[in-house]
Amino acid sequence: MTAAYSYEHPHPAVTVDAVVFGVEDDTLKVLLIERRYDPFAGSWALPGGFVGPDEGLDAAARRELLEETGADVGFLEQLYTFGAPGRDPRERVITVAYYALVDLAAYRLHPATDAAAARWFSVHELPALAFDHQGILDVAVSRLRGKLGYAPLGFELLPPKFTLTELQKLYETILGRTLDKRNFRRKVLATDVLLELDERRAGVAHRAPRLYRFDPERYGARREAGWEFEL
Amino acid sequence: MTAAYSYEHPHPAVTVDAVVFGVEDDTLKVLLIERRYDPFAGSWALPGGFVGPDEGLDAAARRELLEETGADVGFLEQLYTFGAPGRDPRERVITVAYYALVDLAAYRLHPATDAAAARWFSVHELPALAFDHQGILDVAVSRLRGKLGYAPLGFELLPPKFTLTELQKLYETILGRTLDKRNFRRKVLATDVLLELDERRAGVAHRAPRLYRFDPERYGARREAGWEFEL
DNA sequence: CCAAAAGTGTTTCACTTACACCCATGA
DNA sequence: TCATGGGTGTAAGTGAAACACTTTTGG
Repeated sequence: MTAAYSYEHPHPAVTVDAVVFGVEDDTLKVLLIERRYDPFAGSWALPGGFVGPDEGLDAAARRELLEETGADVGFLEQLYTFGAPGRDPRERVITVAYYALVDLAAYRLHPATDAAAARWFSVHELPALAFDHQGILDVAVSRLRGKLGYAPLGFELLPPKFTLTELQKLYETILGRTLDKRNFRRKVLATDVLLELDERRAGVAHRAPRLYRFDPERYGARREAGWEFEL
Repeated sequence: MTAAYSYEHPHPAVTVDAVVFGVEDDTLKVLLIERRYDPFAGSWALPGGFVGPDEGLDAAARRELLEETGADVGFLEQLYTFGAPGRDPRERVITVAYYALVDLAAYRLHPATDAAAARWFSVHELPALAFDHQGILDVAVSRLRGKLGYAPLGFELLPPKFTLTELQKLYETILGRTLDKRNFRRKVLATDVLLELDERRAGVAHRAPRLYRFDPERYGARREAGWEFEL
């Protein structure tokens, strides 16, 4: 509280780490990077890095993702802050963890900076992770599952135009159980946040399915009016 | 990543701040402290302070609460981490915010250290708060409201033994709407996490109401079995 | 005996669940 | 014409919401 204020208190390092989710082949996947330097050189880890001196936390997470993986994510939300002493062997490091959702198919990965490589892994076939990153990932998965039920997150993982069957498959993949087709369609259409397009998915060896688009404006309008999304 | 590693990155200050909720006179209240030093000397603020060099984040929050207010809280949960550059005029400070629930009546406040005074305020009659603490408090209130519906938080705000009417009043206070007595009682008893005591609240000018106690063991057992609390 | 809160069931309505067949298309 | 997924309705059951009177106790 004096002029010497800043020196009276410990100043730990602060990082952001991000759990980036995508869906491919009916599997929930996470984006990991291979660490180039010690500690844990050669291990897989969540993308992340130090927060700049005049940089907001969300901005730091986005920047690190762009630098390390080339992924310019849409949905990004703070998950939890992990700060157990000793979680980093070098010094005290507190990390603000985020999770992000991307349309996996749309991303060409460009590993860079201090990441040797970036790769998608199925959440069920993960390598040993650096630091406490496995714990962070576990928290992220259960948050994603939970939030999927009451927030329109699914659309973030799909291309802008999608079929209802694709959306259903996505929910089944993340929730780990099958859903009834008719009930699912009725419910999702009842939310009235999907725009039915005059367009069908072509090139399939069966009846061409109708395409839909998520309409953020409708969603915004409805939630302003006290309405709650639920699936 | 080299020996000089720790000097290559900015090291902001890291604090914890806590929103401590209590209920009194059918009003939701928050515990604030009056700041003794600049910046914001004389202003009211959330209790909190710097994280020790070898101290976990939760532990730091508990310690600060004890030191600044004498409150030894039961329920304490991480809320969100706030780190906008400039939120503290002195230097870069990232704060990990917590929220806590206490049985207000049981606490005798002992303001200490760098807090000049500690007082309970109704969330509807708040003074101007230091830093971005009003924003933190808003997030905490909405989190509390949301979580009350699917987690047994209400009991933390009451003494160990309470009547169903007291519990209902508590829910009405926090949710800001009235509830149907019969439906509330049926629902809360159906969760089967309350122990009906062979005891009644005495000294009232009407029929003496039965006392209940929250049974954490029953709750634990049920949630292990995949059961979800809901009110 | 009066005031004040405790305590207790039933009906209605909305929503969830379970379930099976015909349709359109490309190969 | 066959294989493949697209697309559709209804009935039964479950849970939520609305609603009013009797009981107990102290003053």
